[in-house]
Amino acid sequence: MKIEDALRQRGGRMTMQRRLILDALARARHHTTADDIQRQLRAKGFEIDASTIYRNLEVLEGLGHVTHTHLDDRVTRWHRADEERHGHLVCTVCGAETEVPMAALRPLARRLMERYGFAADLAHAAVSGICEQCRVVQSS
Amino acid sequence: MKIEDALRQRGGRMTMQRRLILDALARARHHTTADDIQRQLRAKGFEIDASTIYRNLEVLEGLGHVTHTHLDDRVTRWHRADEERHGHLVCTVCGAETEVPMAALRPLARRLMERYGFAADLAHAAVSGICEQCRVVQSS
DNA sequence: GAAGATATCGCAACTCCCTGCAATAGCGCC
DNA sequence: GGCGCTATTGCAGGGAGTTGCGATATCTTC
Ligand SMILES: [Mn+2]
Ligand SMILES: [Mn+2]
Ligand SMILES: [Zn+2]
Ligand SMILES: [Zn+2]
Repeated sequence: MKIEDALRQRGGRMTMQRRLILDALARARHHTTADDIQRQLRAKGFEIDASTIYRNLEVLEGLGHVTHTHLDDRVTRWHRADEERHGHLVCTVCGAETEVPMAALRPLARRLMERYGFAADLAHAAVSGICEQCRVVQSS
Repeated sequence: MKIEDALRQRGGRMTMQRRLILDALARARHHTTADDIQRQLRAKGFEIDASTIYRNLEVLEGLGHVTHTHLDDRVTRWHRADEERHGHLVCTVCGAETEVPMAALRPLARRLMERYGFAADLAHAAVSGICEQCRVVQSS
């Protein structure tokens, strides 16, 4: 078990809660939430405190096992790090979500590095805006 | 009064709370928060409910008088719309905030329009990443 | 296998923001 | 200037996420 070793090397411990959360992540859908995980575990008969879930997601993120994204102003979405990283476009009118390959965002990242020495993570927050359909409706 | 007219034309009303919030926004610093506004008004002897502040900021945003931005995962920041719109780079290590002109972000917006028909608002969420200093420290 | 050190847990309390609802106060009209 | 319609307010309650603290479980060491 790779993660278990990484944990212990940093003085961490493998608890039952941690193992359960890792299991849940393994089975979870693409963009999962802390609440999803808690409900999935509750359905299997395990009651894990919400703060434990949040704290563990943070630890797992530190270990590079998961990442998080903000698609809207509300809930945080979590992904396993082994999934392909990608950006998101979210329409503020209809809520439609489009995934975009990092390649489409790379030129901006490069520019920000050149101009500001800033290593941008353009997948962390979705790009908000208005999708094609909604724009057509508005202008008609 | 421009805003007052815009309000009433849409069937809105100019309440004391609304006027106080507009005053507070006029005096507020560059990136203000709902809590800033509430405290500023409290200091002048007016107690306005938080929900009233949030609801009014939303209305004023609908009228195009203010916009909001997310610099970190916590508090929402509000700007008067008459200020020049700009993007933000926020370092996830040290928290440093850098403003960037929209011109630097425009090429990506153009690309997203061409490829996805998506009218991106690249000022809505800050671009998170790691600033030059922090990157140097990490790699040393 | 037990003992000690401490990472982690559950709980309670807190922050920011949103929403439903009954009471209130602006506004348009006469 | 008064009346009625209804937009807006304050309040209470809720959802997501964070934090401090005392109790517990895991890991290390013997
Ligand atoms: Mn927003
Ligand atoms: Mn985040
Ligand atoms: Zn849309
Ligand atoms: Zn930094």
